[in-house]
Amino acid sequence: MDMWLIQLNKTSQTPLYAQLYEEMKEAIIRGDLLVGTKLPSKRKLAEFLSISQTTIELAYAQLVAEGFISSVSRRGFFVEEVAELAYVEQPREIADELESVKPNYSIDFHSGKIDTSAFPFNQWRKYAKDVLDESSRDLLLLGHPQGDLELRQEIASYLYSSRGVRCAPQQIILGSGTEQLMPLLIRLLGKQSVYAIENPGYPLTHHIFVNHDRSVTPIPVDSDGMNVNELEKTDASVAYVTPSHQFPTGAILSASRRVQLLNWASAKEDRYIIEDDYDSEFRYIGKPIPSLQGIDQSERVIYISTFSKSLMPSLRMAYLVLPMHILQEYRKTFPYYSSTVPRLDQHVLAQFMNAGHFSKHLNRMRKIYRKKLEKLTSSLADYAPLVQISGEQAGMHIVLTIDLEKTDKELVKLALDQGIRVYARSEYMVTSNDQSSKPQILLGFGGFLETEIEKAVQLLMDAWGISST
Amino acid sequence: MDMWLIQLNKTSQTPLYAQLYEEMKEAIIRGDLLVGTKLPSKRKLAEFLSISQTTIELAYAQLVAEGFISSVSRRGFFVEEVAELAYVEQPREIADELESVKPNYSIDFHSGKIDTSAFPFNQWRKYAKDVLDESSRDLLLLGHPQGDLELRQEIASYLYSSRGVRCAPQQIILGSGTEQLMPLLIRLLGKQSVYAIENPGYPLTHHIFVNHDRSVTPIPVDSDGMNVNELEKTDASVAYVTPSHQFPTGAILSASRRVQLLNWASAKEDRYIIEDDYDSEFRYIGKPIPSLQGIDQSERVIYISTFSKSLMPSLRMAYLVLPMHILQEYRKTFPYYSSTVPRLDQHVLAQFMNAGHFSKHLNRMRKIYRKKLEKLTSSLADYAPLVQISGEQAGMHIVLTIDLEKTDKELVKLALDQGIRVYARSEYMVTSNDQSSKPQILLGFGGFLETEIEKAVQLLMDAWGISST
DNA sequence: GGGTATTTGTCCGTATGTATG
DNA sequence: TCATACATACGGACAAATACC
Repeated sequence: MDMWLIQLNKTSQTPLYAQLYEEMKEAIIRGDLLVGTKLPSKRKLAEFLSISQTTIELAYAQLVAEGFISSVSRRGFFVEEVAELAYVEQPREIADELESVKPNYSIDFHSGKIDTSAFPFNQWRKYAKDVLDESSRDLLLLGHPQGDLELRQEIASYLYSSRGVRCAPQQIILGSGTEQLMPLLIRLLGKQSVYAIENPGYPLTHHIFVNHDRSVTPIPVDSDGMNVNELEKTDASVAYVTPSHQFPTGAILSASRRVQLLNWASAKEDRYIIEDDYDSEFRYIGKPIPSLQGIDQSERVIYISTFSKSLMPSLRMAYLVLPMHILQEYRKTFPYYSSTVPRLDQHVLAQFMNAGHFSKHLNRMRKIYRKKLEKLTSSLADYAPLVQISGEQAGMHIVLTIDLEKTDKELVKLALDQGIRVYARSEYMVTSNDQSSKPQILLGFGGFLETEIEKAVQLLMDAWGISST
Repeated sequence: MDMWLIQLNKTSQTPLYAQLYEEMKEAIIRGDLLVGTKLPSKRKLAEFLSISQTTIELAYAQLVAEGFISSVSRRGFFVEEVAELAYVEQPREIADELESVKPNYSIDFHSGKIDTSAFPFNQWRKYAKDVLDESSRDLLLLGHPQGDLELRQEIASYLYSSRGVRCAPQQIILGSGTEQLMPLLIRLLGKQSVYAIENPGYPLTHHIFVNHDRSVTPIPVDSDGMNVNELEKTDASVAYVTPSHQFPTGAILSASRRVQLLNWASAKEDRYIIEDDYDSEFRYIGKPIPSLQGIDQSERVIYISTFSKSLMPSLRMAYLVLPMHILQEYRKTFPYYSSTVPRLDQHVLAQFMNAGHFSKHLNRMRKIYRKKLEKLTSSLADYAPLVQISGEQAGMHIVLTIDLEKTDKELVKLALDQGIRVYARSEYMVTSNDQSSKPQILLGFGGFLETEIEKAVQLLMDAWGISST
């Protein structure tokens, strides 16, 4: 037991569990704790250190989340193999050509990665078990085609208080991801619609428009978001925008642009705005900006969002909020449709939200991501003014503008040669000619541990030959 | 805590706390904030709105003074009952028109109803809990875009042994229902494809073709299934068929027709067959007929099926089996797509199948449905020869041919007057002129208890004025 | 059921701008 | 011009209550 002698400072600023976590992590990395070693039980260690079990639990949970130890149900906690900066890759299938492609990088700045370590798995499990235990066999049958009312009510209430979206539960249509909902919307808006999309923009939605044989008009994006003046020059009837954190530039649609855009929409009968609020949950500085839907008076904004970033991507839940007149059209157009979301999952989420865990989780995650963001920006600050940061107000990625005589694709290549995957702004351009004079690179930070960020930035700058100032 | 999106104007004349106070008062009066709702804590709101706690304090104090909210020490602020009735605008939860429609019948012969009483809920629960307990956080992230390999392997193995479908797990694409998969397939097959559909046929798929602006050619159906001679006369390139139990006639595609259909498909490069095996699991008499996919040599059959009938409709799981060359096309066409089925559910089903519960359940259900079917046919036998039965070899509905001088729609009406919902064959016709000389009625039996069937048949015959012989 | 970390309302010290005399 | 009072806004200390398993 003597090897578990860990010095804790009860008067220190840093919480006890954090001290404990740091100590154990160091011990594992140093090699003092060998792979496979069983850690002392929560009760034993708590008694030994004269602290609470909960504190140990917190420390262990953090270690589990970061892969240093693993938990075996009803047996104990065991030390795992660790290699610094080694990212946990999902176990891939062998036979499948799709997955046999092994990435030739060990550090990935992809913007879609999220942090699952703090997901309240236990709570989720609890509600999942409750639903399974208490639910009747009626839940096996089909529910409401737009999703069960219980969940739609929770979403409506959340949207109002958190995003300023004003809607009745009846206006919400639940679906299994943007991939499933956007096609419905596209069919609803008719084949004559011409879609204005942000350039650069989100490739998945662009792909969906094109794949549905719809006309697409790219509109340039600047630091205030989509250039509405340019939009007004086109014959587009539907504008697809990401106002709260434009993808990929990170721009936030300015107040005047918002008004201008809404005016554009209400000027003609068949004009609509699709507001994709994909990562609006995470805004770090400044006043919250309400959704377009909330300030729209003319019922022209169709709101779409998802739980992929805020809860988990694998849950496959997203939703549309339709204006009333479009809702009626929807019901006429898709009379045979059933909801594509499993009802058991709907009920788990509804209960989870009802108990307030969703808001809590968002608050927790906002803090975590803010810390990561701060780490990232402070790490990058050493390399100014060659490297400038933008798009850091919200979301889970930032944009670097790099003052080098290289294209962004060349920079991606240079990084990749050192095993670092970053993403070029030009990859998201619809038209090939990118006006931006300086190369821009996207850095997603959601998937990193806070402790890994500084090192990763260093390696990236080394790869580009930029030294700190 | 929820985030309360309130627009504050820092440059305005009116003080911040007054703006805040007004906003919240309005929200309470409108009913946006329900009685008992907990307001965000001062710190949270202050942080979120980037203003001081004191400002919030002032606003809250004002609201407390005027009775809109109450303060509970160290717990929070809560919305109070607003007494003034004059404020009440409109009830927020207007009864949903879709949900408020109450059926004006007490007996329903709908063919989509299934028997949930024998569903092995306990087993399912067990595996669901196991997955929740044992699964790692990796399950929160996206899995394979076609569905996790584990489940696709189980499906492939089931399809081979029970349906004669030959496929590798790689060829399977998991989706959340036919509604989600068919559109993918339609887009994959291109806009120039002309779809031959059964007439009468399944309205949902027909609807999906039309909704995607695809050309549709109805092909008549007789007691041997789709008339392939008629198909050959058309310029259709894709034939959508339900060979194992044609919907709605219940016909089983004959052996010679199967060969003829496969020959039709292989005669030209761009021809395909979509085999919808929606209720193939339940076949009651005669040898099981293998799927078209299994006897196809030229890779022209696209197989689609679902777990809606065999497990539960609310699970939302269906799958496509693509020929290899189409699979490659699929991966090229939809490079950005993710699976729309929640991974936790995928793993539950995979374990459920792996342990053999799925086959067991099918065997059990087959027995149960067979008994119901026997009860139904024996009850109806008393009314022969006025009432003839067909389509009773498989599936969960039969077809009655009634020797009365009435249309089937008139018969539906007569039944409805007595509180019995039955379905007319003509409702499923694509073209309005129904050739069938005698009226035909569909009777689904899945949703009935065995004991209820005789009485229901009696009531139905009474409604039609048919007496037993 | 216990006990610790965290959240929460309450209270207080302070700073700034404005109006008043 | 200066002193005083008030309104508004910011930040922190404290102790009670809650969340968490």
